[in-house]
Amino acid sequence: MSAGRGGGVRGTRLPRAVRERQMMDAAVHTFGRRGYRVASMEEIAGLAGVSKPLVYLYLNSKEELFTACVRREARALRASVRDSVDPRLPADRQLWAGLTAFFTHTAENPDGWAVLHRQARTHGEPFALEVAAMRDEMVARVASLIGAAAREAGTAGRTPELAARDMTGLAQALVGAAESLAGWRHEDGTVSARDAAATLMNFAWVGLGELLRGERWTAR
Amino acid sequence: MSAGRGGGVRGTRLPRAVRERQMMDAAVHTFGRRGYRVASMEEIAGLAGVSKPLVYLYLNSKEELFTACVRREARALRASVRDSVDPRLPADRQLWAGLTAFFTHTAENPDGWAVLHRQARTHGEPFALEVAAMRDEMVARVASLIGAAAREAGTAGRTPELAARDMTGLAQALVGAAESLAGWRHEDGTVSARDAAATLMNFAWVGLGELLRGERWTAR
Amino acid sequence: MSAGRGGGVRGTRLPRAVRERQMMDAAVHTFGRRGYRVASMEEIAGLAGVSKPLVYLYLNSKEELFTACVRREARALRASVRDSVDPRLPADRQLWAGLTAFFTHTAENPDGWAVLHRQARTHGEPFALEVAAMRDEMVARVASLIGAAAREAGTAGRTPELAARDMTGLAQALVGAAESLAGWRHEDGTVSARDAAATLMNFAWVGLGELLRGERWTAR
Amino acid sequence: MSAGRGGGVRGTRLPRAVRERQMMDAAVHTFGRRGYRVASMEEIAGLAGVSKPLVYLYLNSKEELFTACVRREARALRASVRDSVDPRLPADRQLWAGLTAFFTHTAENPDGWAVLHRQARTHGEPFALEVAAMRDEMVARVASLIGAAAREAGTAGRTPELAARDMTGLAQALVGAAESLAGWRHEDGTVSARDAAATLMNFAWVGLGELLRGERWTAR
DNA sequence: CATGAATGAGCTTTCATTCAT
DNA sequence: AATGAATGAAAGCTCATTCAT
Repeated sequence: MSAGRGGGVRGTRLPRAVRERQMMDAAVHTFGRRGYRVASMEEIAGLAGVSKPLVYLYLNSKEELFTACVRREARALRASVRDSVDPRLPADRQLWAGLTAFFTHTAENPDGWAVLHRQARTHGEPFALEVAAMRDEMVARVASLIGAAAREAGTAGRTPELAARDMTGLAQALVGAAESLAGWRHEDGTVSARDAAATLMNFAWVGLGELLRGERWTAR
Repeated sequence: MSAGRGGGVRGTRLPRAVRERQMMDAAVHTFGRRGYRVASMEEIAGLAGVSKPLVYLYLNSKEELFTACVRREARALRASVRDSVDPRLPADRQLWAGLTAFFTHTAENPDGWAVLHRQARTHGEPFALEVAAMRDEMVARVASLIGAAAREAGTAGRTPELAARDMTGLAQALVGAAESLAGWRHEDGTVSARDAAATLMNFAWVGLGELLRGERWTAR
Repeated sequence: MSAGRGGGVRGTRLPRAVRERQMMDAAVHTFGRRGYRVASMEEIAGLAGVSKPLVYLYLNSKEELFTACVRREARALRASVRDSVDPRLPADRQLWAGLTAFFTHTAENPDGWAVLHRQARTHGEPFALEVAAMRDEMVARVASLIGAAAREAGTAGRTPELAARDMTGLAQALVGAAESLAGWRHEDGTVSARDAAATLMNFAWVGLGELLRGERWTAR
Repeated sequence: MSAGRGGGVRGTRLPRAVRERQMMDAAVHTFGRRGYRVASMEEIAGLAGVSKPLVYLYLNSKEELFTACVRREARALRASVRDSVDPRLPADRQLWAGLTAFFTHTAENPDGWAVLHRQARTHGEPFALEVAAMRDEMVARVASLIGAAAREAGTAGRTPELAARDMTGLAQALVGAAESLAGWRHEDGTVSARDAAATLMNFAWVGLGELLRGERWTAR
């Protein structure tokens, strides 16, 4: 009943790590498109090319499987962004690099992004907390970039201070704007990651008021 | 060969319009907190103080009930924002008014906002389209405010023009930022609607760069 | 809220007998086409132009309503057949007249015939018995016609006797043949009541005639 | 957040083919006695000694289960009749054999016969068509036997011809008579299959014989 | 390593029936 | 004479989960 050729055929014996990856891929795909509740273990197992009990053997339960998906995708997104940012650059350059990486990664992993941004946040505490932590970390990172920019500008003493809370608010706004643009890109399809990042840098860094006066943010 | 017994005691025999409102309120509450799939009709009926069949009699099906919730909440949010904006004011003042109304309304109707922002967008085409239409309308409105601001600034000839697509991108960013701040307010609890609107006006209108130089957006 | 013109308008007050007739008509129509279980009281009440409670007030329950339908239609069919038969005629002429009336009546009252022949017999004892009684009566009537024919033929002594059971069997066959032809007519649509009756008389009576003369079919 | 517990005790872990048969048997029994709408999947599952979900796993839905029953019973009845008939025999002997087989089979499979004759025809298009096809086939077969008998009798030229429609009408009558006698046997209980077949052959064939010789019944 | 067989629990939906007016 | 308001009960179907092999 088993096939002699190996490779994707149902019943073929594969090392656990490989199987687990197949399952997670299938799960991210299915959860991302259908949603946590609508996706069934049957569907996921089928897409992974294994039987349901094997999924349970390796991943224990639907809840744990989904958690594993969320963690994996969160880790991957964080890594993409972190690896793209050189902390020795000025703050605005760091932000530019991070945003570009964010838009690139979400476009290349739409299902993973859907799991994080849409599904995990919608389906109750256990998952929402996981993803909230990641988002808070990003917000904090952006807030600290804003703080760094303030120091770079050397305006600390002369200008009304930006309280920590203000910076968090600004960072929240910036992250939300990025999420929104990621969705827009997804629908539109013709906007490159750099376009999106540029739009956001102009918006955030220069401000609409300046923009209208002809001011532009540039990478140099 | 006989069937249902019928005719219990629970109901206080109210006119249909009243009952329907109670049901919709219960549904928005439940859908907003538990999610479309997890919420059960039984739960909703119980919260509304009626039996399940009455919910079906008046609202037909879970899907229709949810659609009705989405429509009602979308209409309410739109009305709040629209009514707060005086179209004779300058663009930035209009935006300020709209944002304040948005933050106020979402804070006062957290369940309705959850239905629109989280649940409806997550649970498939029929609902997502409904809410996407409302959001697109808001984005278009913001984009046209940006266009109006450009004309007000009288910079049309001298400065690089903002293409329609650019304006849409900026508007998408601004709307996403607002959504994000609404969520932040919700968690934080100590940020007033005016604080949030001010943060966003500064962020968007003045730009981080200017902000750091001490520039501020003010209502005058 | 009530209309001033009377006649079919919901809410109009009509004498009980009239209302009851409307309800029965609607019920026969609905039961005949949709079946006892599928037909809902709501549907019947709607078709009759009244509210559900009124149906209950007059006819008590679905079961009683259906029983009333069965009785009414059985009575009508019996009456049609009985009234067409002149007991002073010879047996074959009586049968001919009865069959013609049967085919005419069932074609003119397809819903009633469906209630009797299809629905009542299919949906459990209480109704099936009712209709079985009517059918048995018809079978008995046909059997007695066969007996009469035997006496008319004056063959009682000379030929192998037709036992009562044989006559019942023959009558059962004849009645079944008539039911089958009624259905065939209904589908075909181009066969007149007289055609059907003639087909059956040829089939049955020519055969019976020989039978009565002592003819028998044998396996050799 | 966890759901079903699963994995009970009832099942004796049988191969699918066996279980499927048990379910079909239970379904035919239940549908035949209680009717399509009244029979519940729970009842059928219980009678088959399994849980409801297993019935759905194997047979998909109530409708498909019923269709499968109708098909199986139709196939079985057709096979019984077909296998009993030797096409090299004269027409009357073929009819005799077929009728005997029909009466035997329906008596041995009363539930299957009820499903075909009573339930399937009563419960809407999808099923009625299935069974109508089988019945039409039987009618056509009988009609062609009548045609063969006419040729055997060599009366083609001398006597008024029997048009195709006439033969269909006669076949309809004969099949209806057989159905009726099958029901009669079922109630009476003391009539053997051969008795019933003999009654019908006498009734039909002696009549047909005369018919083929040019005899006709007339209203005068 | 991997699967076929099996089920408890729960959900949406429908319907006959009744009460208060 | 007639109806709007309301519900208990049950049915079809799905799903996460487990046991035996």
